[in-house]
Amino acid sequence: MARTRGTVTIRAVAEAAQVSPATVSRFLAGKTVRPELAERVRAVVEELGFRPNVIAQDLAQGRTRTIGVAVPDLENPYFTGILKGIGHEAQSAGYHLLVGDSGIAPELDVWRAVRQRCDGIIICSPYAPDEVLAEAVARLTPAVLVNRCAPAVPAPQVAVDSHSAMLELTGHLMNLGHRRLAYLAGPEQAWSDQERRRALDAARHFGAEVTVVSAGATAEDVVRAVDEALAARPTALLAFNDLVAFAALARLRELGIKVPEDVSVTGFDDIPYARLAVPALTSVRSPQPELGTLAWQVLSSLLAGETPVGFQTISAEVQHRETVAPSPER
Amino acid sequence: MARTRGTVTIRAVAEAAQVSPATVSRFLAGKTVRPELAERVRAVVEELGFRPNVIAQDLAQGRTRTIGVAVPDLENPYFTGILKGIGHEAQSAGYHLLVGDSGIAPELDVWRAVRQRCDGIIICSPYAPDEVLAEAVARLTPAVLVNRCAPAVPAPQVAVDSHSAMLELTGHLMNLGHRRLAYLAGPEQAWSDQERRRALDAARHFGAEVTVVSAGATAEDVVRAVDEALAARPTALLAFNDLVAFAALARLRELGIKVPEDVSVTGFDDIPYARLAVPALTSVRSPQPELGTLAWQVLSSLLAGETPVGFQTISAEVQHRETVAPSPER
DNA sequence: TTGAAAGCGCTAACAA
DNA sequence: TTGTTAGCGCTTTCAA
Repeated sequence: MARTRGTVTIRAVAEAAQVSPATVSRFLAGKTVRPELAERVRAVVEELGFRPNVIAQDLAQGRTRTIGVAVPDLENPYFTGILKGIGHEAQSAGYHLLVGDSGIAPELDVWRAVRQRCDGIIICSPYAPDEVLAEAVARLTPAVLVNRCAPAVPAPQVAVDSHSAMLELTGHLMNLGHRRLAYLAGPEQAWSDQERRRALDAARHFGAEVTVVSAGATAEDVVRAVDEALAARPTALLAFNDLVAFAALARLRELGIKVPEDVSVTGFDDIPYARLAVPALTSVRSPQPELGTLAWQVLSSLLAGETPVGFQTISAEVQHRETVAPSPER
Repeated sequence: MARTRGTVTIRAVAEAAQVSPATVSRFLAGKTVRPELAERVRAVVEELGFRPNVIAQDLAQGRTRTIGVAVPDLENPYFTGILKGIGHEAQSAGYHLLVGDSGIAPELDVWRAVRQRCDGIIICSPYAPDEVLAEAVARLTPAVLVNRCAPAVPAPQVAVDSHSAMLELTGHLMNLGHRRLAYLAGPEQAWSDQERRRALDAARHFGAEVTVVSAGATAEDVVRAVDEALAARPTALLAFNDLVAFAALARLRELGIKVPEDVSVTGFDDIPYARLAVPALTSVRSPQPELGTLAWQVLSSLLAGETPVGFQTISAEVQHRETVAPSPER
């Protein structure tokens, strides 16, 4: 059955040091071992270059010290920002990161596969319907959800408060005299999009006239969306995220519409290029690493057998830059 | 010893189906089992909701179906692009991705820790000295190196051919009449930077006057580097990568220097924003996902016991855009 | 403090 | 084709 010939096992160490495997195990675990024995073991471990087989440890201990993270797209800086935050915390705590890209295989399969090899999972799934999520998550515990708010799902959730940020953004625009706003919307299923819409609904109560246009997924979709939005003669364009905003800016330039003189534009997420662009894009800083950190903390407390708060948000800050100016109609 | 009470094991299934555990194992592995038994097992598996414990499988089979990837920074789109490529291939092949961010803990510790829990590792380490790498990698096999060319390191290596791309770029500039070039250099230890410098050396043979200035790591460093480079009155600025290029563009704008009329600028990597920027940045498409794919293929053949080619490159293409124009001195 | 022994849950050689 | 048996390499109870 020797699949791993030549491997130095704990038994080999025990024999060479003339102690029992249990003693070696204890020594390695930092438990009290008589100094002479400890020294013998230490010497043999070094001489033989022994490295414990962590898979065997995992099996024996019923835990893996690994946590899984499922993201929809590894190439999207938004999710890798979250990953960074999780990774930082997890690695400091001696945990490893098993990553699944659910853009590749069916989301549920990815979740299950990832979850099998770790102690808990953090799920970023902006689009899966609540019911699907609820049923899946039940078999995945301990699990933490990122950027969702679905009370029906039996798992703690952490999210960025995009609603407040959007309120602040629209409030600011209205103070600058903007009355006709157009929203280049993201995917309807996304909770984060719903939150932004809610904020726009609020703005309506304060006299804003809001046009909502779906921005779709591709640059061409955005072009179409911008053209459609312009029909309502808005003085400000609010984009679902920075990428949509940039595509919109490109279209406005083509049309000879000046930003911010003729129309103001805002993004969301504050990706790195936002402040490098010309004009620099007014956006909302969405602190992905902090979100990841929070997600880890919640999962961590779950692993410790505690019962963390069911839903937590972190706030996002508006970054005022050059694409917003007073309304030309003021 | 029951650390996992209530778990449905293969033995429980075997008893309920009145067969041996081996039969259940075979059934699950898709080996031939008499139809009646197979059906009984299938039914029980479903009824009990049995899920094999993959950790136990890993131990018994001496493999994990997981590969490790170590990157210097999970938030850097360059590396996550590679990660995407690896993840895509690996997941399709039924492998999982264990990710280590070596920016967090000592690089060697991260490598070791990651390698312990998987069948092989892909290492992205632009800065570690060859000797360090060589020694470390020896204990990490099977391992594959990304974007390095270090013949002394006992592991296959894959890289983007930035040398050829840089040759093409400088050749193009010279054809446009540029003679005084300035290179805003990246980290000297990085092989990719050395490759770019080699190309510039070649350009010298063809009559180029090349100033090399270290661009450092921060935006302020770049400002200083640009100012220093301008002292040589270059007509073209070649940046180590797009981020440096954007920072340089910002500085040139501040100084009232027009791009591309007064000076041409090029980037490297072709990050998404490069083509959205105004003016759109001439850059070099560095296909990270393809690089990741190649890295996986090499590791995969290593896992299969084959001996892959020691060093492979993929080519990068110059993307001609708006920041390059004929030299004003032509 | 130490060692013997019994697991952790699964796979695979072997014999039937 | 099937069951028996012996691992995979480590941890942990238990008794000494």
